[in-house]
Amino acid sequence: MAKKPAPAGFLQLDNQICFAVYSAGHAFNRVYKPLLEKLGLTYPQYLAMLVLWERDNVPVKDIGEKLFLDSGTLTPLLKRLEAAGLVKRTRGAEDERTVIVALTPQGRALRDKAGAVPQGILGASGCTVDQLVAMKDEIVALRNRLNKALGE
Amino acid sequence: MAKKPAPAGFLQLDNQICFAVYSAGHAFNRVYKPLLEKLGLTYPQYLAMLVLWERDNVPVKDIGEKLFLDSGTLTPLLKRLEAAGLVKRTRGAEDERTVIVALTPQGRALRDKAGAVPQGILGASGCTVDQLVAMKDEIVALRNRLNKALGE
DNA sequence: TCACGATCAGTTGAGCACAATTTAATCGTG
DNA sequence: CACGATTAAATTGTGCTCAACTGATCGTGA
Repeated sequence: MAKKPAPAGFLQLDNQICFAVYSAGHAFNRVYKPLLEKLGLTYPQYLAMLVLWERDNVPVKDIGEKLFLDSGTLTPLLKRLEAAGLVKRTRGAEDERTVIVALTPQGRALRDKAGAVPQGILGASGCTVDQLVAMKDEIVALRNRLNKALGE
Repeated sequence: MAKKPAPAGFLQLDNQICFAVYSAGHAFNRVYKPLLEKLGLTYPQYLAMLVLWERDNVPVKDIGEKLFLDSGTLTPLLKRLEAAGLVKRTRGAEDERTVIVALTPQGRALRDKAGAVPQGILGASGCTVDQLVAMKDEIVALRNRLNKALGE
């Protein structure tokens, strides 16, 4: 009604895209949980494994950049993966500040069992692959703009 | 190439809508943080306040249903809001199993200061309101399908 | 009536997330 | 070459999230 949009509506929960994203993230997590339990992984651990399945022998920092997580989150997470026998962490030879994360044979083998996971998610989403790809691209673009705004 | 889509591509991080949602949620959180610090709230606390600003004197269970959170998350969160003087928690009179959460005058007053928050998010998103509304509706629909799949 | 199952909040334990700080190694500039 | 700045990881503290469980209360049917 007024020239400037009334802030009242903006404060309504159901109008907020942030809450939509927040609650969708939790919903994904809950759908993933039973699928990942078969692999003995949590969702963030699964993400770290995805990074390693794409490229092995990665410094912690690179994993953090891919996943937007810092060492405070990754160090204990990777120690748990190491305790589970899926990865090995060793100091970098040429730069001893870094820690290189490498898959063990068991870690590499887990990839086969993980193949069924995305299929299960696809089914639960009730979407076609094309719809999901389109949404994903939009959300990634939004995320990148948010992260860019943070750096300014 | 094959008839059925190869699972290899599905296991790539950048192809996963779940990771897009997950990382966008973190990006939102990081954008919110400096805005909410002025109110002395975390993002989940802000969500609880949004619920209460819409309807006061709500049982914990109703807040949980709105936010998709359980008592294990809400009980300590609401205790912190109570310690901050923003809400009061009292056992329900007619049903003593419930705990009714009510705003204090300070909690009600905080709503005015919160008016600036959504504007800040809108700016950081780099989107028009219409674009955000469209995305929000899509994400909510996806979330609801995921939650429905969980209940089956 | 009262016994039993359902419901609501709270508690505990494990794991994730980030801010702030620490430690160690490396880099860059004088 | 030395020394301050930077970088990588780890650590600590606070808070969120869920699963599993507890305890109290409620409602209903035998």
